[in-house]
Amino acid sequence: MSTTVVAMTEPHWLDDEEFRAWIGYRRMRLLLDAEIARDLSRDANLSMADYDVLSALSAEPDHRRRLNGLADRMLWSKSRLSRHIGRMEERGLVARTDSPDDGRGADVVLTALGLRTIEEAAPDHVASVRRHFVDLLSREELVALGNIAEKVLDRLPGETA
Amino acid sequence: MSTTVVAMTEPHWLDDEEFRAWIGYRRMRLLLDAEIARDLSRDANLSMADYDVLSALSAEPDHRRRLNGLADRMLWSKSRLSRHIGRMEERGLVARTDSPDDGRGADVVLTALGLRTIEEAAPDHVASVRRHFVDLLSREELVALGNIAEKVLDRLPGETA
DNA sequence: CTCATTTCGTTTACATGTAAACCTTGACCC
DNA sequence: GGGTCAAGGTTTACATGTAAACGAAATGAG
Repeated sequence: MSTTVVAMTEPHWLDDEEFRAWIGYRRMRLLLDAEIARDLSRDANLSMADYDVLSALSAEPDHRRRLNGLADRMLWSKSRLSRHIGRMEERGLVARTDSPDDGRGADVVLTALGLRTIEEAAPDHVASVRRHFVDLLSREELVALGNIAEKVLDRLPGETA
Repeated sequence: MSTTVVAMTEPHWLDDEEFRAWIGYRRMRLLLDAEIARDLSRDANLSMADYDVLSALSAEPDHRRRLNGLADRMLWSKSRLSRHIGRMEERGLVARTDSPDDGRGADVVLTALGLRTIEEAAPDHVASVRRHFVDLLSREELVALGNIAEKVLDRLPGETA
């Protein structure tokens, strides 16, 4: 049933369990995020990217951070962040302010609207993540997934390692 | 270490393990696919999407399928597939042919080049998946991940359920 | 048969991502 | 200080995704 419903078949030189894990991951990646994004868009009119930016900023001491630092933290390219911040700025969610010390760069700050937005969006979003993901898994599975991600990420560039 | 490097912080009303699993999944989604895509692009000059299309077609009886059926199988929108097939057609990887029975639609077929391409690309791609993913995990973890994906996907629309 | 409805696929308008080129500005060396 | 190089952001050109409107062909009711 699950290995035969093949969204992305490989001429597989992976055995059944390996194949099932990989395809499962790929389909989850395809559908789960889409579903949660749909909820977020409906409930708060935000994209996942918007949410991630607001969330990262709201976790900063003064709701403020250099573009560069933010990009590093989020593992986004400078370019992507710059463009995205531009769009969010137009919607009044964040603002750019000249950097205190370094004349080159600017800080991004959460606006009052941005703060309100993330605060209002968070409960629904967490509920959505629970509904489609967290609450479906056992404690052991949650731990296992955390470990899996850690192992995989430790080998990848862009990580602490 | 891993839960403090926060790419997408939630004001978390998820406990630590839940949060770790969710963020781990999100970061894996962000970085793992990028890495494998990079390999695929370097080795075979294909995007993941290209590979998935070629792979799905090569698994068909006559390397051929209606656009609609292919879109359903891959869980892609008609629009996305239509545009993507157009691009692949220009590169000579696939071809459109008028449908035998239904005057509206067309079949997509793998060309000789397309077939050769996927056959040559597959070994490297599988190796890449092994290197960055499969071979890093224990047998228990692979099984767990397969189960996790199955549980999550069973609740989602667009699935067999 | 003939019109209304569905289905199939494409197209249009637009949102978003990337890589690379591009200005500033800061840092460093002499 | 003045020249060279690195760093911070933005912009350009382009690849790709989506939703919604669209046109053509099939289907079904009368």
